[in-house]
Amino acid sequence: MYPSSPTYGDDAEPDPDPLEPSPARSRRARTDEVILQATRELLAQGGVGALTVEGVAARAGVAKTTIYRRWRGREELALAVLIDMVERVVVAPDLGDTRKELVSFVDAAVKVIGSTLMGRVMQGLVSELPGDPALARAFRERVVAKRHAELRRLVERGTSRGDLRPGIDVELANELLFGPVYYRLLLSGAPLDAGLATRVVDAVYPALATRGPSVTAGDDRIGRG
Amino acid sequence: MYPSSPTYGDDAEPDPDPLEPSPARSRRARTDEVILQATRELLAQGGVGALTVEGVAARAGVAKTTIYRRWRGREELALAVLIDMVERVVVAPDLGDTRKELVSFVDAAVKVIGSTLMGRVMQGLVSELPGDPALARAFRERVVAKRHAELRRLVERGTSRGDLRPGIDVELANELLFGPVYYRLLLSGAPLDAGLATRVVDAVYPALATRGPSVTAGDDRIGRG
DNA sequence: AAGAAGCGATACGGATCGTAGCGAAGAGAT
DNA sequence: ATCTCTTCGCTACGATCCGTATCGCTTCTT
Repeated sequence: MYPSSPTYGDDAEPDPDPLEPSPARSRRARTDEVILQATRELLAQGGVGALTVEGVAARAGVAKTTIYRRWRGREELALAVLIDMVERVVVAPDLGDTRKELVSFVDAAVKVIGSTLMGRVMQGLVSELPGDPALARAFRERVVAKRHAELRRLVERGTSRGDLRPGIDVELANELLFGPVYYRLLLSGAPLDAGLATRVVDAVYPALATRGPSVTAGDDRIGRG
Repeated sequence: MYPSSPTYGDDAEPDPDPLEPSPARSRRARTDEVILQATRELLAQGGVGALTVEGVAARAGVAKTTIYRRWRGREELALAVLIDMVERVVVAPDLGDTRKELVSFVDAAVKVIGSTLMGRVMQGLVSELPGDPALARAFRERVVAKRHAELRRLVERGTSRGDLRPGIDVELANELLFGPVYYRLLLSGAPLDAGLATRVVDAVYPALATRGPSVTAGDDRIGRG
């Protein structure tokens, strides 16, 4: 249902060494990986809602206490998987053209959110944030802020190119670009289809760009077809 | 923490008749209200996460079974409160100016989401949607679609005024306008401050409007200050 | 007054939670 | 090979909440 994607490994160990018997990866690191893998599998089946510490323990062949020695509960466990995924996501490459970079950036997010565990896990964690400040802090610093920082780099590149006007509020730009994506994921349930990124960027770009023909004269507005 | 707002009543019975002894409101309707009121109070304290059917029953002075005879669980109970709030929200009035209407429309949402139970309840329900199709359907038809329909009216008004170009994709416009708001509520945790609506509308408006001076020549772009 | 509907109370079995205590097994050092 | 420290498995709890079944009383309706 959530097929593994090229951007990160959903299966066993993506490291180059397939099975270095024992001492290379310490004992602790090995059980870590077994637990996280079981967590991924259960998350793929039923999302965060169906995730239980006892279920993970059973699936991983591990004692429940072993899990509680590492994480505070199922939310942190899911977050650990999410962070692991986020850190494997590739950065936005320099394409020479700022608009193309923006589309590519948003589109990558649309794809990863709509077709991997990431979307499902985020969906399941959102409700836990207000009641768990530590979880919320970790989630925001290690997941949300990641994309924000990446966008900042992209914007600075576009500004130095002369494509984007200086002094852009990156936070607002981030919300404008990704708000619609998460709106679909979390609220409306509308499909995260292929054209979404282009349409969002087309709509927002005039507010970011220095004035130019592609903005004021073009037809990149919100319409059908 | 979540003060009652003018747009809907957080307290007992907002109906004109304060206390018509018994037969006016049927027995069933009365216990309904007692339960919903207890639900509101508990939601205000700890959100959906801290809401339990047993807690509501105790607070309402009602048997647990009585609640299960009406709703399927705590999620539906919270949704009932949410729907009740949504239906009391006033519609977007005709202000003569489309941009002003948009700002007013988004700003009303920002206020209600940031300072009433509505935001907190939505935050708590989001994670339950993927695992409960019936709940998701009700949530989308009776909460999400509500704003969408209202925006449609607003857009049609603006189009017939000549402010907005014809053929606007209302769904995308809705996502562009409210995506950033929910992004703050659900993900980033950034404050839902007063200027947000204006800045979002200013950024998106060029994509909606017929070409004109306020779009191509103005300074309504994304910047600081 | 009589039937119907609504409600309270109690009692369950079940799933998870999160913690405690103890003994066994792995891993590195001498 | 033995010793020592870390890590882990196992079992056993008390606790909360779930959702359901049953039964008898109270309140409406006619």
